[in-house]
Amino acid sequence: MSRYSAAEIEARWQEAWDKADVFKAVRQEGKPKYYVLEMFPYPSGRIHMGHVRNYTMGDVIARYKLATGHSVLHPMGWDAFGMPAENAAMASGGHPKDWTYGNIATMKDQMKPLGLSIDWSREFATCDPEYYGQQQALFLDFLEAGLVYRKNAVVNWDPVDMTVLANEQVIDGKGWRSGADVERRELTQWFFNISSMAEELLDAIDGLDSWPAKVKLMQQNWIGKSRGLQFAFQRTDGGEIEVYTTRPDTLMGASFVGISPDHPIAKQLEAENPEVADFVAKCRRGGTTEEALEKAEKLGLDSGLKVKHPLNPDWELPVWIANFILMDYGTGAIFGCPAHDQRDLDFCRKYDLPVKDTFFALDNPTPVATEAFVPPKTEKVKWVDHFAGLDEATGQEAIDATIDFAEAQGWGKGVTNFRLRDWGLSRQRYWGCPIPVVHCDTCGVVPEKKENLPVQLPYDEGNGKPIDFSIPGNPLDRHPHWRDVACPKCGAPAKRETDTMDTFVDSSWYYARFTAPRADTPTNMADAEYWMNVDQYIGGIEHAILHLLYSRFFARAMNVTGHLPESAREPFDALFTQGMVTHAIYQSVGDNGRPVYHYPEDVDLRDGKAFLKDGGAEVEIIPSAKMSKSKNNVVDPLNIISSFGADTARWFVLSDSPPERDVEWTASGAEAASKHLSRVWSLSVKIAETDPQGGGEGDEELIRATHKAIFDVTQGVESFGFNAAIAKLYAFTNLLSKSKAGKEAQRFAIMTLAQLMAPMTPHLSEAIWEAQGGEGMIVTAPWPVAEEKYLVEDTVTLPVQVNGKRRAEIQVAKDADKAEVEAMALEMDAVQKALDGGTPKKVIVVPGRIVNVVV
RNA sequence: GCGGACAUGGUGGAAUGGUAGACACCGGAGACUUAAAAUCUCCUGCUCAAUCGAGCGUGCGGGUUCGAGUCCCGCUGUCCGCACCA
Repeated sequence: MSRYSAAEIEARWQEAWDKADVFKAVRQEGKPKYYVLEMFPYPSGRIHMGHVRNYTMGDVIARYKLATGHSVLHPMGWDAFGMPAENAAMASGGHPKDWTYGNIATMKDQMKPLGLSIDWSREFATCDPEYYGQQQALFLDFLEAGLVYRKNAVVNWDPVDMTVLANEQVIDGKGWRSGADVERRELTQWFFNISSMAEELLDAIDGLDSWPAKVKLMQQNWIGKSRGLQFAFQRTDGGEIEVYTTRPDTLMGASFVGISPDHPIAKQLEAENPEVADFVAKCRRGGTTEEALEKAEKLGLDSGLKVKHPLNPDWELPVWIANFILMDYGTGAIFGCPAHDQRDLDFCRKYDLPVKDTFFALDNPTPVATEAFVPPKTEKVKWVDHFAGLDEATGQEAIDATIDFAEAQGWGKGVTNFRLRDWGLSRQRYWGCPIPVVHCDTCGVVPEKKENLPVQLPYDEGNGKPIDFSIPGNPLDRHPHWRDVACPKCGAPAKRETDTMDTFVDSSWYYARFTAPRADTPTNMADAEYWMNVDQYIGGIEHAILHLLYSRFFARAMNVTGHLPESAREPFDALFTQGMVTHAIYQSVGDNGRPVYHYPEDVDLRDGKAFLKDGGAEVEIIPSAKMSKSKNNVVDPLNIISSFGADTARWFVLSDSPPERDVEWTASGAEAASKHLSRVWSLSVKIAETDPQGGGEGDEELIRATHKAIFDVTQGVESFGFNAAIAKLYAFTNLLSKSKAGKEAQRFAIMTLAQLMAPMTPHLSEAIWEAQGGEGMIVTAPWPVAEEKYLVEDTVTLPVQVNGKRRAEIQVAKDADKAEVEAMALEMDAVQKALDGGTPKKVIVVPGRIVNVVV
């Protein structure tokens, strides 16, 4: 074969790998293991370029680790429960189960041609009863261990469809189907007690050395540990209101006490007072997201209640009900200090409440007007008549002093609080893992017996009657008989729980299940001991908080309940977050003034402009937009693979952009990748045909360059610098193609090149390896090692700067001493010219780096 | 609104505080060809000089340093997350 044919090569080597079963993960005691995992996909029906990029990155690591002598686990599965399946059933009939398994089959067929080094024997979907049955077993163990409990929580309620809505189904405060104003409503729901582990989850972040700093910071902020003061305001009508504040030092600036509309006192007033009832109802309009609550107009109502200031019983403060106070955080009640909190200030200005400064900047005693004075807690400020006797002190010092003061006087205590809330897992939906409990009139909430697991989802309504998914609400709830069971405890007729679990539960332990995917318990200890932890986890930055935090919680909970070893409490040793694949949008304006989006294949590109193939009208190019079906800018990986091959697609998604950043898909970029691979193949053919007798020149230089390439590419792969590694491979290929070295050196170079490219372009590399007479398959060949003696250079080129501006360069021996280098630098004509008669004040010589002459 | 990140030629991007623009795309010139495609060679930050060279230049404004794309402070813009999307 003289011309590069991706189709031929790729089919052939995929078959060879399958036959040799090279990607099967096998426990080999004594051999180092490596577990590489990419976040498993949701089976939407088609793979997209983002998947290709994600899995290719993982594949590079997996193949590299295989070549460096590891026993590698690289599995794949499907995050298969979730709303899209039910939405599809609503929109076009059919069953979520059929839709999901159909999509899985399609997507697997689409993934196979990529030639990923996956152990497919471990594949599972979270909607397999074998998987979710084990998840139910975990739930029961968590329940026994006190890690799951029930309490009330608010949900988005669509009053027209009479159904619970997900946040994404609430658009501008209205239900997506009905268009009705959404209300917040309370339901009794199941919760994981993640907050009981808040402290440990926070502390352990410090040990995550190979996680991105930004992710660690985001998790720290999310958990949100704070120390503040908790104390009670005495009500003038008797009773008290417990508040929590992180700024007790500003107590002298308090101008009101605020309570959440969901606070017990507000609820009591709501029952007694129609005005309060109206107001609270108004507050409950809109969605439940923090964003919606924060962005909503700040509303308040004077409850008519008064409280006494703890430091001065004659000083009375009004109690307001305010929509921006969250019942979930602290005690659901605060005191407002408008001078040092912008939200409180806006609120006080709106409702004409007093504003009192408690401290000023040291050099600026201007009273607060429209902007609250909120300096960092580490900045020293001047206090106005501070009760704890402070004059000049930082905010932090004042907070600590205030807590000590309150504790000494006995009216308040220092309290550590977390922003992290418990994880509500109940979902009023069909397509999820059933919660394995039974509600019995006499026994209450009773766990299902383990031998009765899995509690399976009913496929139809019995008697062949299909479930009607076009009706809003939970089909399990209205199923004619699925919920009717005997109480596992007393045997009396009882009702099954009809809520299913949040799909985050499914993805919180799949990494552990992959270590023993067919075990008849959630995990197998020996397998978990060997394969855990995940050495390298790869996925999108959008999972920085929820999925990763939930997984960290689950690993701990699984350890507590005996399903994972102590060493796996922190399940992901290293994390890498990759960017998205983007593509230009081609947009024009339609007759109705709305934008019209054109498919890339309907557009001709000329001179940086885009024209419609049909009619030739120019359309606007919007660069680098996230690929999205509705914008018609999705590039189908299958088209790329069928026209260029998998190796080209893999090579392209890794080149150009750093992996953590977005990559722009361009047709010309894909073509360039394809051309390069052809070039490498032709080069191999040329070298194979070279006469071994004919001598060459520059053998030494080529061998040096080869070792340098080994060094650079190895470093690139190890540090996730795939784009940099590929740039080095381009440079090395260019050098090799111009080399006049003898056959032996050239053969060494091309075989090494094939090995270095093998993690990215495994099929092409195998073909070259074979054509050059390599032993066995490249996939199992040991990774090349750069020899130190070829890496050191004898002389180096140093730039010479004068006052930080480059004026000349000098060639010096690698180990030349500083005085020598300094003298050489000063002798340079260009340096003398730049000095312009001035005398050097100082000469800085950084060995091997730079010379800087300061005048 | 809150939390986190990012910003470098026409484009994607490279650069342990040490020669900014590696590598690639686009574009230009040439070779090969009857011709085109493919392939190969060379040029390609901007401005002036039009060769030598000089000046400017990493979103904007300050600062630290012998030296800043890189570190610090303040802005602007874009992206991600905000607990029931996965």
